[in-house]
Formats: sequence, structure tokens, C-alpha cells
Amino acid sequence: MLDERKAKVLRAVVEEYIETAQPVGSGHVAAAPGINVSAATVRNDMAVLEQEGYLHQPHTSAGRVPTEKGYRFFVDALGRPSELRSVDADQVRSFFASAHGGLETMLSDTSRLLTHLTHYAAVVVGPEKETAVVRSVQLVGLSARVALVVVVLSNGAVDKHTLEFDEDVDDLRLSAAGVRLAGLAVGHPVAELRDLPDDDEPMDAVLAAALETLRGGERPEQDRVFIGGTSEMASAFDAVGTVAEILRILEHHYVVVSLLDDVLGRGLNVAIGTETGIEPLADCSVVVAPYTVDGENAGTIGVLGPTRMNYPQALAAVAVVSRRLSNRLSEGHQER
Amino acid sequence: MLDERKAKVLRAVVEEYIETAQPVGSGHVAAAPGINVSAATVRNDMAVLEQEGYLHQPHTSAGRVPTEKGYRFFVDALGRPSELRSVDADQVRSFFASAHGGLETMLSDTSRLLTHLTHYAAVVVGPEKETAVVRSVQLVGLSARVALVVVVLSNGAVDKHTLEFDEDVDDLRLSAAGVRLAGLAVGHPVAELRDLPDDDEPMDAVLAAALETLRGGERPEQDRVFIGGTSEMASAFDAVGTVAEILRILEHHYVVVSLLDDVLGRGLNVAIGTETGIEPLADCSVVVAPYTVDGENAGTIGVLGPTRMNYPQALAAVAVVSRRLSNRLSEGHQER
DNA sequence: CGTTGGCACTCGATGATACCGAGTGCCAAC
DNA sequence: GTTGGCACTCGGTATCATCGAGTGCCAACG
Repeated sequence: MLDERKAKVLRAVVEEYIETAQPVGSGHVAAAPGINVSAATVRNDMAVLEQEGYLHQPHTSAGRVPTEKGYRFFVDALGRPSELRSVDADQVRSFFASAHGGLETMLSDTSRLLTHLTHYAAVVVGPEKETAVVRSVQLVGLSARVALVVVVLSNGAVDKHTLEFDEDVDDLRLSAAGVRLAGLAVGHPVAELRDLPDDDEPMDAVLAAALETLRGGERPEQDRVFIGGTSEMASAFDAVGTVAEILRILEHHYVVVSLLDDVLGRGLNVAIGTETGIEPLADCSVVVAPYTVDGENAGTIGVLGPTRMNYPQALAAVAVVSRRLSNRLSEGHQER
Repeated sequence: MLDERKAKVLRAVVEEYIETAQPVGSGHVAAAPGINVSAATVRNDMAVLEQEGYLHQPHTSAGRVPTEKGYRFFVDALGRPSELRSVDADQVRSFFASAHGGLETMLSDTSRLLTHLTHYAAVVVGPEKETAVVRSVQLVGLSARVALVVVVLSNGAVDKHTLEFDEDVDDLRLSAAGVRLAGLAVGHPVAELRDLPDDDEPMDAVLAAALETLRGGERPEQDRVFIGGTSEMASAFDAVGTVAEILRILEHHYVVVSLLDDVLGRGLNVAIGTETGIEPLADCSVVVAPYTVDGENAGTIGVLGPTRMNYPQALAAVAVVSRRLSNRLSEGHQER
């Protein structure tokens, strides 16, 4: 364990490095508020911190840079809980007070809000539809052999799937299937549709196809992930190659979703560098928080920035936004 | 006008610069196939081409780099029509043969296809809903004061808008409004809803609100723009600042849409550098093509890359994809 | 007269060298 | 245990020479 002064030294190094992105030397640390010892003493401490793996020296006679272990200790033990700056807090408040529009709109705007607060890339993952209750199902014919299944869920999400038939299907048959489909699905959670209704009445091919699609959960990430602020993220790095690699990751939504889930699953709020488990993100950190609807875990929000991100600020922003988003989404769910 | 040999020289410079991203000298041009004169002669021609504004010399004793005017001439007069490589052509064919899913899925996948073909960022803009015919409208209650308007259009697009009421609205009232709304809207193009149906029957507040939303076309760009391949785009530049600026533009979908519309509106397929009219895109070029559904102009596809992009290849890719996309989307629109 | 080889010249890129200074480790003194 | 002093390290910056790709100009050539 780190003695109290060494912890202070480590904190000073991390904080200054986050700010300047330059290796920090003993002189600067000694000048930091709260450090009341000489540079020489700081040097001794830093030598120990390096041996213990909290700091790293790019080369002899350079300052020190935090290692992942250093950041980790900073986040776990040293991060003063840091409030949002009140301007930002106001902004969050007013955002959620005035927010309107459907679920998707809301989530997309939330990602913009998070970017604005943190200046890093923001990721918002919408609720899985699994637990949501089907509020309405409709079959709409588009052409002789193509129809659309449109599902409205209780959380405000709208799902659509295309059906293609092998034979022409007339309106009558379509609407009959639609009615039966509605009868089967409305009022039930999507997940329940999987245990088929065990009805011995023969099933129309149209109905069967539509049910199959509903169960399938085809392309589940497609409309669930909202990513913003990639430009802000880009400016935080200096190698264009790094930026390109990160963008490539972000383009694969399912990777992003599983990354966030994985981090939360490990019980963490923060994944630092290689802790993300994704090699191209070795220079990145991720700060995540779940949000809830009516107390149920619903989705995840997070920000992605360089490992030398401002963790206290990012943690505060993510926490506040997730809390307020949860409240906002839980409003007025009592009725109907 | 350029004499034939000077044109060949210009083409050689552009082609080599596109390939190497290095200023090209007279020696290389003289060695290019089709140029059967000496380097000295090429030098004379290049001096003229520079005076005429087609080429630029970063500094004395460096090779030449094409100017925007040079690229423009290349694209307008020198671009040999260039087929896609047959591997790629096959890929496009098989993509559209096996493509399935709804409009949005299709467009999103198309953007991925374009990226894959060109290695630049790809933009696909979906049809405006204006001309599409409403195939189905539905009002779905989410909570006592919140309902969703879900509209299915003939082109397969699904639009959704949230309604918030000042007072509780019960299911009866909602479904009544839904029925009347459907009666008014189904079968008509969205644009027509604007000339209100001039009905003197008093209009329920719910119905009025829903109609208003339909007309509003609120957040029209939201679900219409599909952008992919930003990581490939990033690798084409070497300054991270440039990349960040471009990403910022791409995040503003409405800017992208109006850029593409603007270019097409000027009757162009290509906008080079400042021709885009967007300052941060000074180092970028855009290649665009419209696509049609049943002969009607429907949307736009395009790629965005560095000014030294491979124009013939990009033009070919965009042309082929737009053609096949048009065909695909026009299929089976005869009935219903 | 357009084309060409020859030639002096330019100037960025590359590499060697020196220098500076921020930072270190160590040590003796407090 | 802490501190000031000090010799040392080494990356960054600046200076300078060198190299070579490329140029413009010119005289000669068919």
C-alpha cells in the first residue's frame, strides 16, 4: 500500500499529466498544492512509485508518466468525487427538462450532451427490447411479396422488419395475419414470444414468418447504439493511425456494445487502456454507467477518450447523465 | 485549351500524384507510358501548365502537384471512363442480389459497400418522405399523456414521432383519432397533408397534434443519412487536425445533405476542394450520384475522400452502385 | 521551330554536431 | 527522514554541410 505522501505525489503526477500531456518532473510536483516537501524528496518517492509500477519514465532524465496501474489507483483511491461544474450541471438539468421526442431521439441527443460535457466520444446504448412489452404490432404490405412488421414497444422504441414472401400475398390474408399476430404479441414481453403460444390452430405462412422475425431479433445492435463526438475524440490523439483504428472499432457497434457490457459485467465503471481487452484501444479509456427504467437495468452510457482522460470529470458527467436519464425515462410509466 | 501533349502530361502528373502523394517531377512524367518526349520537353510543358493554373510547385526545385483546376480538367476531360475491377463489380452484383431487409438496412449496408469499394468515407442519403405515399398510420399510446405516431411509407421507410399532451388521453379517444388520422392520410403523399383537408368537422386536439407532427417533418435528417468508412477516410490524411475537422462536418448530417444536394444541383458529379463550399473540406473531394426509384429521383449517394482521391475509380463505383441501387429499390413496386 | 541534351542552380530532406535545459540519482549535511 | 548540492543523462532544438531530385535556361540539332 502507498504511504500517504506517495499517494499525494502520484495524484499530482496524474493530474498534471492529464492536463499537460507532458511527462512531469519532480519540480512540478513539489510545487503542487498539498505537497510540502522538497523536489529531492519527491524524487525519492517517484523512484519508489516507478519501481512499484505506478509510474513510468520514457527515458532517463525525463519526467514520469502514469502507467495503467497508476491511473487505476488514481481512479480507485485518489479521485476526489468531483462535482460537475455548475454550468454543466445546469445544462444537464435543462437538457432533461426540455427534452422531448421519442426514445431514439432522446438517446441520440443524450450522446451529444455527453460529448459536450466531456469532450470525448460518447456512446449511448439503448434498452434491449427483450424485456419490453409489445404495445402494438402491425403488418403493412409494401408490394405483392413484401411486407413490413412494425412493432411498438412500451419503452417507446419502434422496431421494423421486412418480410419477403415466396408467393403473392393479398391484403386480406395480410390483415388476417396481422390481427392474429397482434392477438398473440400485444401485451407480452418480446422474450415471451420465444416460447411459442402452443396453439394447435394451423398457422398461416405469413403469420409464421412474421413471428419468426419478431423472435429473431435480427441485427439487434443496428438501432440501439448512438455514438457522437468522434471529432473531439480525434483531437485528443496525435497519431492519425491511432484515430483511424479507434474509428474502425467504433464503426463496429456490436464490439462497442460488448465492450461496455463487459466492463459493467466486471463490476467496473472505468476500463483503462488494455483493460478494455481491445488491442487498438490500448491508448484509450472508457467510463461507463448503466441507466435504469423503472428500476430495471435498461441500457448503458459511456465515454471513450485517451487513457490520460480527465477521469473525475468524466465519471461525474456519466453518473449525472445516467441518473437523470433514468429519471426521465421512468416518468409517466405508471399508467396504461 | 490544352494541346494534346500537355493534356497527356497533366494526366500523367495527376495519376502519379494520386498514387504516390508526392510532387511529381519531369523525369517521372517522361517515363510514363504514352509520353514519348524527353524530360526537357516535359519541363517546358509543365512550366506552361503551371502558368495556366493547372499545376503548382510547392517550392522551386520540387516536382509539381495538381491544383483544383488541374483535378477539374482531369475529371472533366481526361478521366478515361474506367470500369470497376471485375472483382469489385462481382461484389456489387452479389451484394444487391442477396440484399434483403428494409429500406434503412439496405441504405446502411450500401454505405458499407461503397466504403469497401473506394476506401473513402461513404454517404448514403435516403429518400425524402415528401413524395412517398402514406401506407399506414397508427397512434399508439405509451403512457397517459404520451403517444407515438407511427407512419409507414410506400418506400418502406418508417417514421415515428412522439406526441405529448397537456391532459390525459384515454384509449378510446386515441383510437378514434387514430382512425380519423388514417382516413385522412393513408393513400396520400406526405406533401399533400400540408394542404389541410378543409374539413369543417371539429378536430380533436389529439388528431390536430398528430397531423401537425406529420406535416412538420421534424428532424428530417435524423434517419435519412448513413455514413460509413470514416476510419478509411482518416488514414488518407496525415494531420489529425484535418481529420477532426472533417469528422465534425460529418457529424452534422444536415450539412452533409445540403452539400450533396448542392453539388448535384450545380449539375456536377464531383466537387473538388473549395468547390464544396465548406472551408474545412478544402482538402477533400466529394463524388456523388443520385439514385432513383421508379424513375423518380429518390436520394443521393456519395463518397468523400482527399482531393487527391482516385476519381475514375470513385466515379465508377458511385455510378455502378447508384444504378444497381435504383434497380433494386424499384423492384416489385408495380403492385398494391 | 519544336525538341533535346547539357549544365548551373535551388532548396528541401537527411544527417552530423553542438548546445541547452529539464530532469535524474546520489551523497553529504541537517 | 529530509534537503540542498552536484554531476550526469539525454531528448529537443538549432546550426551547418551534404546530397540529390528537380528546375530553368541555352545552345545545338533535325
